[in-house]
Amino acid sequence: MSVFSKNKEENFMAWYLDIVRRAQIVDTRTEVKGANVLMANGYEIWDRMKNVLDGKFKKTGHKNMYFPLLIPEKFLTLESTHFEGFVPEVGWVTKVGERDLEEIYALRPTSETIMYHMYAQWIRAYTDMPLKVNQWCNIIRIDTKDTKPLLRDREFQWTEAHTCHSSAEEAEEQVKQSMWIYGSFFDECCLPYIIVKRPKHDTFPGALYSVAYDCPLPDGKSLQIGTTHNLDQGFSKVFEIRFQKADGSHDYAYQTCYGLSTRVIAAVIGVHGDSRGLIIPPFLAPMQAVIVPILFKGKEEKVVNECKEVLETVKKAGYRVLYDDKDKTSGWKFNEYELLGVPLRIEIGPKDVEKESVVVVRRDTKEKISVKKDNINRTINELLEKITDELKTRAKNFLENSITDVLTYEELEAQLTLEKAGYIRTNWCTDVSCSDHIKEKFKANILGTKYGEEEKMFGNCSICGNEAKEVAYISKTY
RNA sequence: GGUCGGAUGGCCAAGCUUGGUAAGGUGCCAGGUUCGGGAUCUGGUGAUCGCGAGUUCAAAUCUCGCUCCGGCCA
Repeated sequence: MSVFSKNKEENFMAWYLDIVRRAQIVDTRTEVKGANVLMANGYEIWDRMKNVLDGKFKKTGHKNMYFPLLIPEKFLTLESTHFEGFVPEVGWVTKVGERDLEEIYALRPTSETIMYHMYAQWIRAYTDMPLKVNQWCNIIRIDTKDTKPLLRDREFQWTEAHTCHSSAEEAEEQVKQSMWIYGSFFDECCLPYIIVKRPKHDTFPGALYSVAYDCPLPDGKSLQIGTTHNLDQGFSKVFEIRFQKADGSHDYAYQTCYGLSTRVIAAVIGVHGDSRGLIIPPFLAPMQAVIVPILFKGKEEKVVNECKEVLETVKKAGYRVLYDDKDKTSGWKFNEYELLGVPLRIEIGPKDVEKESVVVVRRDTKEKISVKKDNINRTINELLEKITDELKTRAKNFLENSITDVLTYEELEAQLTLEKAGYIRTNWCTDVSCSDHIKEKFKANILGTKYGEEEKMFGNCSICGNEAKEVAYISKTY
């Protein structure tokens, strides 16, 4: 039975909004639209994501820094494409107390401008590079009225890395390294995703090209969970990040940047959760196991002692485990911890005490197994790994099933008018008018072409019928 | 951004048409009987009815302004 008023398959968004609230991931009652509280259950997931990513950043030579939230207007306007791209959603500080400011400040929508202004002062020669800086911070983008917790917020937490290199080749290599960092991270989060190069009209404002990580959600729409941009020299020329080469000549830095946000939490929730609540990959889970005592009159003491003993054993092995001795019925606790997505539940009742065993229940499959007390840690280890593996397999299958090849316009139309369209793989002439057409008619976007692998075309452009130039992916998006 | 709607204990809400100081459910607290899939009984706690002004003997209720939120559309 579902604990939610709406089921995930029928009404994904209603289910999602219900689950983030009830599992205490986000509280939206701040009276500021799109600016919510990331509660402990959500923040602990984000913390673990940060730890994993930070490890990868350090391993690949990134340094963490922090740049200001307030950005002078003149920096933001320097790169005109960039500015035009962001201006509709930038919040401004125009007043201090009762006094109007002569130079107003932007609340950072992203940090390129403030960071590159500093880079220009730090970089003098090719020996100052590569410069790889990562920043953990919040950003503010007051765009749509149609906000959704974690999926589309006006303020959110993210990581943005910004690098400078002395050659275009090295910048290109950095793009690939960022893809390894993010890709391996998404793999660990058990997320399905495709990496695509965005079409020209959907490139990050000011960039040479953009690569995005797109994750399918169960309602047939796509969620962008990260991006990498090759900025080439677009920014370095206007911010004058100029350096001297070994041969004495001068050039402007070749730059890249990449970012991802708390949206990844939404992806994990959306992809893996079910009608009973969250399913969180074990390495991300705030609690990996919960011990629930099954108490019967007259036999309480034995059971409680056994629970405490098991708690110590499991704790010593380094697992994040909770013993819930609250005065609630066992059934209540089963439901509660399934809602919270705790990967394993350990039930201990009088029968188990007698047999010197415990019952372990998997959150993802509900499978119950009885194991000897002495084997508890080995079993936990095995099950957590198994859950992770199976979530990965599930994600992989989900991605494969989400992609439909389409040859003709009729097929395209049929697929896009389905309730859950998923990803459409088809041939495209690369003309913007075709992109505009499907946007207008079906509210779908051309996501781009698969990055790093040239896919063989299998027909003409499915939209206009002219000769195709590439194989593109199309989907409805968040 | 456009448009329509809404705001009443932590949450869900009745009451508003026809003005008289706020029902019920859930949660929370205490105690009892319970506990292998959201148990149950009893008692209790908790609301300046979004904010401000006006009309009135009297405003959750009528009038005006503001703020915030939500649905749909862009």
